[in-house]
Amino acid sequence: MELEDRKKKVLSVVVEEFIKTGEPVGSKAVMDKINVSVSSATIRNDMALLEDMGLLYQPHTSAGRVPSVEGYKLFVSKLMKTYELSKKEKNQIDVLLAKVSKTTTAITKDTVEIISQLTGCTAVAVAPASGGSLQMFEAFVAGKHLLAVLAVSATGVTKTKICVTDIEPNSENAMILSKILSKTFSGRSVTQISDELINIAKAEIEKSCPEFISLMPFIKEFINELCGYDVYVGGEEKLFDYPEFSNASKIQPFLSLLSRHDDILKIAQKNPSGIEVDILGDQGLTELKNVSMITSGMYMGSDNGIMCVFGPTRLDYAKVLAKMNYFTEQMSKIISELYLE
Amino acid sequence: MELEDRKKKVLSVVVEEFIKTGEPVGSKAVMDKINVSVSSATIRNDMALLEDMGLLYQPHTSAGRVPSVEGYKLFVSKLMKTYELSKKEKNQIDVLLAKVSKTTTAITKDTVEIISQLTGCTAVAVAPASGGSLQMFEAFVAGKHLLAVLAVSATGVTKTKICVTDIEPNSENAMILSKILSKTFSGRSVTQISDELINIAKAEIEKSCPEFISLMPFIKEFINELCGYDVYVGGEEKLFDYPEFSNASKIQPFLSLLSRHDDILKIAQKNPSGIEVDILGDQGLTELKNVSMITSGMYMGSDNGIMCVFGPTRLDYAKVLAKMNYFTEQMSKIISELYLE
DNA sequence: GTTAGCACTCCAGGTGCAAGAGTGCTAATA
DNA sequence: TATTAGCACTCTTGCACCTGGAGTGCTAAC
Repeated sequence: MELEDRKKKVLSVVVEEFIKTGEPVGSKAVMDKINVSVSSATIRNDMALLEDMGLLYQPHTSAGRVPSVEGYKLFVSKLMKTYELSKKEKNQIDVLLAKVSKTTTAITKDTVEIISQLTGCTAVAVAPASGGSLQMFEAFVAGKHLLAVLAVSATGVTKTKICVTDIEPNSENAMILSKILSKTFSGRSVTQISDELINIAKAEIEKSCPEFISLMPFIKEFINELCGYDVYVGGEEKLFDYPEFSNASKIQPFLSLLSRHDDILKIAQKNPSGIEVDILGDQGLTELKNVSMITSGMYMGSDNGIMCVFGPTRLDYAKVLAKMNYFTEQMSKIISELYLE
Repeated sequence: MELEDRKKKVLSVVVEEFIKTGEPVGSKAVMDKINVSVSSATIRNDMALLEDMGLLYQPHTSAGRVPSVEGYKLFVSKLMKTYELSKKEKNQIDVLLAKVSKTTTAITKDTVEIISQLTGCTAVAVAPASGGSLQMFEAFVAGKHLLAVLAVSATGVTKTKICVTDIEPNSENAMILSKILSKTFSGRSVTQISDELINIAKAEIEKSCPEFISLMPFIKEFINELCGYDVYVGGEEKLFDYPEFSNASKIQPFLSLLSRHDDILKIAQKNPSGIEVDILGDQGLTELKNVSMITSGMYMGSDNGIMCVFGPTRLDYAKVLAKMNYFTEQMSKIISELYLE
């Protein structure tokens, strides 16, 4: 019991020191930091045991210990003390929050920048393409053979799609189409949109402006896009600051992953709600080798968004968690006040 | 005369070889590649002279020669043979072009990705925020104290702004505002929008819906945004492939510059039309050390966009120029066909 | 169970050396 | 006069080797 306790402390010290320095931690260093008066030999015994348990490992025989992925996981889930943000830190976040633009698209863009700045990590936000209910549909002539379709959601997000067609649309039949789309979809939230509704719209088009029936694939795709998610990335270059990523070849796969939004979406959506830590280490995707991920749900209009940051496994989890927590809480408040219906 | 000619050839060979290999080029290598039968000693004499002229330099005493910035400039402007794209290469570009989305915003986004993929460089596109004339203005209630203003341009680009206001807007006065904005600005291209027009709108608002007069700053800002430029960046990670940037600390300033869109805008707009090569080397911004830039104007609706790529000074200029040229030509054709009025 | 002591291992950094690449210079040549 | 062959010289690169230091594991004693 007593022993168990000391071992936990040893593990904690190793993780904390390694997070700080990035260098393997030796038994003497642990002895200096730990608030139990034992000799370095005892610590060595403990560390050997922790290594047997798979929580630590040695990069080479005569080096100190480094936390393994399992070690980090145990530390984060059981041992870590929660970090309390200071007044100053909270204030810093508040100041940054005050500067955020008020359009939803811009909010998300600004938000990833801020989060990445705050945490020193690469940040990714996944936001529903249209927050809240759809407010307005419009179709208008955008060229000789082009018809533009436009939707605006309650949170002010606009989406446009240009449809290429053989016929030459004019403002009259464009208006008819606008009315059909508005009638069918306005006031609905994206979760309420079904194939059935799309078929109703199709029937209406067939009846009132059959010349546009060839546009159905575009319209379907457009509706799908409205129901989908947008991905925003910020602070791509942040991981450079960590020596473990100083080598360009080590960071390139990660950067290229960031540009593949489909894949990012899948990764972010694995833990859609609450705040959660994923220490990927050498598990999971090779692009995320030595990378940890912290995801946090965030209120964004009716549907929820996901905020997530990517940092090195050697991340100051407590601090980043505290900041993410405070930030997403405040942000959710701001958004809900803005879009209160 | 004869001599001059050979020296030019020597310089060309050094540049071409260095572009290929990235290693300093020795006199023997030049002798093998040059189609003049002289000994390596002669080449050495020539290279020493070219070094005196500041066109080449030696990284260290017993190394081959590397082109200087001046050397590159002379090569690109006078010596370089224009590269003719093969059928296959043209075909590759055509295939990629066929996949481009048709919304203007998406066109630009897709375009930077394609250009960066084609050239192996980081690509930046600067596009007018609203192509062609403004087609439609709408104001609608987006929250208790929020009014959203929306504009759509002839090329289908939509811009939204959310205005925060003390009063509670309702759909009636929103509609009045919509009408005023439409009446004043619709059908105009952004170049025709002046302070005078804005004042006309202001007077109308004062008359018909004075409760919105406090929104004038938002509206002004919105109009300014419509008249501005958007910046898109793609292939940020491409420069990693070049060993001269393999060190993370060398590439970080460049990556951080890429995220500062205001600065990028200024840099890209220096050569707004035609196609041009800028070899920056160690001149100019430190963020662009050892970077070359190729800019090319591109037709984008009524106003012109700028396409530009950033590569290492050691860039296959002829090939990249050829590809940029062909690409922007084809792209301009596509856009002008799409948005023919 | 804990500790002091010691032999052992491994890395990082420095030194010395040889091979190789490339140069500049000089003297001979066409 | 321009070109060339030849040679001494310089500098880098890679390799082997050594040394000091950090940190360990083990053993025997407390």
